Amino acid sequence: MDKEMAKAYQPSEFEDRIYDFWMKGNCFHAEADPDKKPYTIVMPPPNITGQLHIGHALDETLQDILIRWRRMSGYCALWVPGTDHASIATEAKIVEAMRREGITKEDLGREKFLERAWEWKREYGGRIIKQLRKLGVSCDWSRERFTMDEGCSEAVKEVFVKLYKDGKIYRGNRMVNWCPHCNTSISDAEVEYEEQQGHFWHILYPVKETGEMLEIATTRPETMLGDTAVAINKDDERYKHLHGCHVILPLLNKEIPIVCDEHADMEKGTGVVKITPAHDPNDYEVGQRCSLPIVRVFTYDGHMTGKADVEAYEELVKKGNLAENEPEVLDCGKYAGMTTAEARKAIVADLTELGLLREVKPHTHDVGTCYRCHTTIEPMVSKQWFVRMEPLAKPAIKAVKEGQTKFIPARFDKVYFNWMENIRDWCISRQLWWGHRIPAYYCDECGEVVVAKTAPEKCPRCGCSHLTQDGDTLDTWFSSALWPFSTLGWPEKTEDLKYFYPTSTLVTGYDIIFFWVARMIFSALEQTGEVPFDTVFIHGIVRDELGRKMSKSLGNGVDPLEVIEKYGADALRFLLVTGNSPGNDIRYSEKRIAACSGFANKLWNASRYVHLNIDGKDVKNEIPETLTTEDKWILSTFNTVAREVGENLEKFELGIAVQKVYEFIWDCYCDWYIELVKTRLRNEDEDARNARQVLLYMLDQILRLLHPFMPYITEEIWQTIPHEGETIMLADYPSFKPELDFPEAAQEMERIMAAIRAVRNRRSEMNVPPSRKAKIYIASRFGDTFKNGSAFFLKLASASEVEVAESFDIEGAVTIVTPDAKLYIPMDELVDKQAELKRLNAELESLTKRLAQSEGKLANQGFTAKAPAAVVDKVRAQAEKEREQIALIKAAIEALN
RNA sequence: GGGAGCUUAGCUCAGCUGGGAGAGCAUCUGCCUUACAAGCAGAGGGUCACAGGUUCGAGCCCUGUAGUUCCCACCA
Repeated sequence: MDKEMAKAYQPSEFEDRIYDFWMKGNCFHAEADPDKKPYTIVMPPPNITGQLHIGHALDETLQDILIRWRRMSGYCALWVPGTDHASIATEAKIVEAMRREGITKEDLGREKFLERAWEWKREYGGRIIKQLRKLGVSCDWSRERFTMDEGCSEAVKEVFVKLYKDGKIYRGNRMVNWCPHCNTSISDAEVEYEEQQGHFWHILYPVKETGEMLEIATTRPETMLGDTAVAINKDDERYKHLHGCHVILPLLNKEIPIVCDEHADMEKGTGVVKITPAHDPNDYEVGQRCSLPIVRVFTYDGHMTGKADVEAYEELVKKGNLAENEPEVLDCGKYAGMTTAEARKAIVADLTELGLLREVKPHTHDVGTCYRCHTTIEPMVSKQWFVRMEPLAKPAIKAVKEGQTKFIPARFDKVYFNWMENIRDWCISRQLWWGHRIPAYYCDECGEVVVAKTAPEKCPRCGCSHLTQDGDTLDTWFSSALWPFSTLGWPEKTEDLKYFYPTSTLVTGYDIIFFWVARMIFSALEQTGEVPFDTVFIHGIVRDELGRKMSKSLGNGVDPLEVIEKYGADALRFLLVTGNSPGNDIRYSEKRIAACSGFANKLWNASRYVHLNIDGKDVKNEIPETLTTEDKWILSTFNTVAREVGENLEKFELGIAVQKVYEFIWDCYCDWYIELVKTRLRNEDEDARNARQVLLYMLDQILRLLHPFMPYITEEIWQTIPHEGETIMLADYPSFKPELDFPEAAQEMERIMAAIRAVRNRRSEMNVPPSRKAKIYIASRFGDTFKNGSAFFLKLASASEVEVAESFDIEGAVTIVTPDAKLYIPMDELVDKQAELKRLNAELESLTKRLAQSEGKLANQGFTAKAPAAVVDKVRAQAEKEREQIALIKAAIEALN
């Protein structure tokens, strides 16, 4: 044989070697092949900042199983890998590293900063890729992409310019989520809400016209400096007399109007709301409706505005560069320069002193935080670029409604629809340097805006040559949204694009449906006119042993690399698919991974046993012409399993598929078939040769069936047995073969197996050790079956001798009744007559109960008339068997009496 | 305030279109049977959360209740 197998299963001994072997053989590479059907997956690109975590392991494992299965099933299977530049995360990492050196971004300047970032990317960007390989992923590394590589950048520019020309991208002052820590705007999807303990401050605003005090509740008193109105509901009887009146804003002594707006809810609080259009999304809307001025009182880095900010604003006014909705800026005077938190304290103290703070109540509420740094988000009016979502969302909703893209499990389409149907314009500009720079250029002279893929030489309006590119970059997800087609060459009409696109399956977690899946769908429809993939296969997250989310702060994360080191990648992969169904979370546990590795060990040892029997014997890996009952049984059973596994994989039921493979290998092949043929294998005759061939052939088939799930061990073993082809990963995947379907033989074998189990069961109950052999008499109408199978009773049922006949008249024996036979074991000294009677009566009782059930069904006209014929027949046969068994047991009881 | 999931053996979970409840781990019993003691052969253990309904038949479908987890939502 090719190689010796080591004595024990040691995955670390061969996993890396096998991966190298595949890489050298170029086994992962896919080229468009017109003779095959394409099957394409694009890998969700991990962040270059990332370290491999268990979530990646799950995601990649599922993809690899699908890809390997399709590849073996004759598809041209392409899996495109790559990484994401992750603008905020990466920039934050680099800034942090610089901080430790005492440098800021500004010290370095944009160009130098980007040099540093690329250097960082070169150094660390490949780390996650190396880690991915440990899992055995079979992606086409020759096509590895990066969201900021040339092609992707080209696609980004192309899309931006197109959308802009179509009016689907615009720039303007809008309310955005501002992270004062990251110093950038973020999109709605990037805001995470966290429950926080806060307060309601009830503040009194004096009414100018009447002198009365209006009580107003707020959770953010520091915003009051930016109030430009207070709102009441026009139907509120309490305040009808105040329509058209004003309040004097405390601390600033500024007169602001009382306006009527539906936002003021009569049922809530006092029914009066302060309006801060610059710093609250609702108030911004009110401000728009009531044409209120927008007054900004926070700086973009989380402080109160002061003189300098006002001057900057006045500069804009002087230049005439005021855009629509440009907020005014207030000099906050004594509060200027304070952080917002300091300002809150100071303002509350001042209000208290003035007697204008009526009361303070504790209040818990959800506060928006930045998904990266969890800093509280400040809503701010700011000039940003936006994607107009309405025209993009509509076709994206329609496509999924029509089933052009399906979610697995289907319930996730509700999540998708809910988001898409309520979507607001997408803020895509980020005040960051690491990322795709926005391809917009502004004329320094006349302010003209030019959006183009390359920098214009001169201003198309005034002809001057002083143009400056927009300093902002795009949301990372803008480029990832194009991933399924940008990686295949788009906007070029490449052969790859034609052949592999639209892709087949997208595998991802439910946590990024909004961030990524939805955006890929509308981007693809808009840019390519097609959905990007036909199925979205959603999985859950991996939790710890106690069901908690794995997190750095809890320190409960499981490092997949450590698991691989200890148990092997195959065991980890196996754990991640076993006992799991689509869309559900998985719990990691040490015990479970040990069980998975135990399975690998079992297979390893079974293979060693096969070697023991074939090595040096020139055994062919093919099915012999003459087959025994047990050969036919194992072949036929495998045939059925192969068909079912294929069906399950087709339906993305990976957990069910792997369960069936496991059961077949362990229970059918190892525990039964190998044991059944052991006796034959001792010989050197024709029959023994045949057994060896089936043993080998089945091992080959088992390895193939298991390969997508456990690629390393299957390849390692496969290489040691006679085989055709270079690698198992390119061998044919087992499927149903009509010529290997032997239902009768399989049934015969099942009869024998049932009888053997029954004997073992009885002996075990009676505590008879296997070493103590005894003669077995078998009475059955399937006499031939049992005669042929009598050797199995010698080997597996501790029989010293087997006699088969239609019936026996034996006294004082242990009696065993199975659906197809009555067995006697004369072990006089062991037979406790009373115990035996007790057992038989118990059995009789349970059988009688079952028979009553069966007969009840058959007596029910509704059942016989309405149930499918096959079901009725089955019950009828059951009843028949039960009657037979009852008769046999009754006879046995009689014999004992 | 909406929406979704979950509730099945002591534990962790499967259970595909309705047709006699399963696995792994744990527990107990017996085995060193020449591939594997990381094993083999057996056993015990379940009112499928609860209450109704549809059906000849419900763990599975419908309605409601309870507990639990998650997602979405601008509520001062």
